[in-house]
Formats: sequence, structure tokens, C-alpha cells
Amino acid sequence: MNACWPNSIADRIFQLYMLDYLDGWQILAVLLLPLIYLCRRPIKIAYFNILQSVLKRRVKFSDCYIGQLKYVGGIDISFVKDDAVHACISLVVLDIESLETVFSRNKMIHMTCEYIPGYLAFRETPHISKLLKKVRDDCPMFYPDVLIVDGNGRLHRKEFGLACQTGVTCDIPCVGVAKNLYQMEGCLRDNEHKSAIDKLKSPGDKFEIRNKKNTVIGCALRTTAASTKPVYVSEGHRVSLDTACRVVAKCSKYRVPEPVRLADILSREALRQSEKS
DNA sequence: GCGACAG
DNA sequence: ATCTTGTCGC
Repeated sequence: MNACWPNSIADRIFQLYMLDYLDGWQILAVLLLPLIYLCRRPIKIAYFNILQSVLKRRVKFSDCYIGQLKYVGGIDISFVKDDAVHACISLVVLDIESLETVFSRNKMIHMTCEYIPGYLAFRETPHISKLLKKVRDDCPMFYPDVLIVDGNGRLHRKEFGLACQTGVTCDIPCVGVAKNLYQMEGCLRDNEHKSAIDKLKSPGDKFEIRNKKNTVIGCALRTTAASTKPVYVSEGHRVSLDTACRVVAKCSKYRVPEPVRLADILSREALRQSEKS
């Protein structure tokens, strides 16, 4: 059963309202979101489509940093096996030069929305934005300058995936990193794609991924010498694809960039600890 | 309508 | 997302 109200919804509406992201009708639209979580899948999808297109108008696929890039944040959510509700979300903040953890926080949550491919953001963004807001209030000195989430940004059917929605909702520069290719028309795991992967020889090598409309929406990036399989990097918000790739390449010791990797380890560990007690 | 499908 | 040890190779 997912018949419960997301307790973050008030925060979310307020946040969007304050950022001047929503007019009257759109506020109504977001107010209805918890009700929509209870509806059937086709209704959810129709509604999510509308919200995506509303929020998409705010996304910026260009570099607009304020100040210097110092802290990189990573977000990940881990789940309990056979339990669709209980999960743990972790935020890790690293110094981009030394790659040392300067801050981390995790929190037990319960998911209110099922996973629908293409609409991952509606499942994860409420929790991410809540955690970020808390960090911004409690320890603003460690608030990340750029955030890496594990999920796509612009590399998405509607060019508006998790990283975009998180970036826009929280108004933070955001990069999307996916471990698998999100397949859609014009971008498939076919032989052409596989042969392009084979051409990636050294860390930092990448190739563009294009839309059906021939727009560059993301990159396959080889992060280390050891990993044959690339990660898929795309713009989230307030970063260009070029910058996104540079940030990801810079903080990759292993295939998955450190912030996301450490967040994954931390949230998994926290989940195991809470299971014992 | 059917299949594919980030986490 | 989750289950899951060792093992082969640089």
C-alpha cells in the first residue's frame, strides 16, 4: 500500500512557490500530487507528464556557478529487500580536489510513490529536497556547490529526468549519472552503441548520445582504466554537459564517481544497522 | 496494443 | 533498487 501522504509535500510547495516556479494553477497542480500518488498508474503518468513539462521550463543547461567549485555532493537511496516502503537516503559531500569526505548525513525514509520508469524523479526528489533543505539550514558551510545524483538528467524521454527535477526543485547545480543506459527511441543498446563503447580506451574518453531529434542529450563516459562499461552523464540543472563530464571524471576513482559511490555505501550500511536493532 | 524500462 | 563468492587477470 502506498496510501499515505508524503510529509514533504508542504515543504515542496512552499519551496516552489518561494522560488517563483509556480503560478496559481500550478500550485493547485502540486497540491494535488499526494492525491495523485493514490491514483492508478495511467492517471499518475498523465499527471507527472504535466508537472514535468511545467518544471522543465525552469531548467538551465548552461554553466551558472556562483563562486568557485569546491564541494561536490552525492545522493543515493537504498532499499530493504522485499520492502517497497522502507529506505535510507544518504548525502555525502566531498572536497573536489582531495576527494575527502567533509560531510555526510543519512536518514531513514518511507517511499510514497512506486517506481515508474521515466518518472523516477517523483519517487526520489521529495526526499532529496527535504534532506538538502535540512543541510542548508543546519550546516550551510557544507552545502554542496554541485550535486551528483544517480539517475539521468537530460538523457531522458522528455529531456527532464531526476537530475533536472532535483536541480530545479532545489535550485542547485546538478549532474545526472546513470549506471545503465536509459533506452528510448533513437538511443538504444544496439550494436552501434556497443561498438562506440569499444572505442573508449582511456579514462575521460566519451561519446555523445543523441535524441531522435538529433539533440545531444548526454554522454557515455569512461571513468577509469579498469572499467570497460561507461557511465552515462547528462546535464541536470545549471551545468553544461562539458562541465558535467569534467566534474564526473574528476571525482572518479572507480567506475561510479566517489560522491555517489560513497553515498551508496553509507546508505546501505545505515540500513543494515537499523535492521539489526 | 505491445514491449522496453534510469533507480 | 535487491540477491551474491570467489575468481580470473593486470
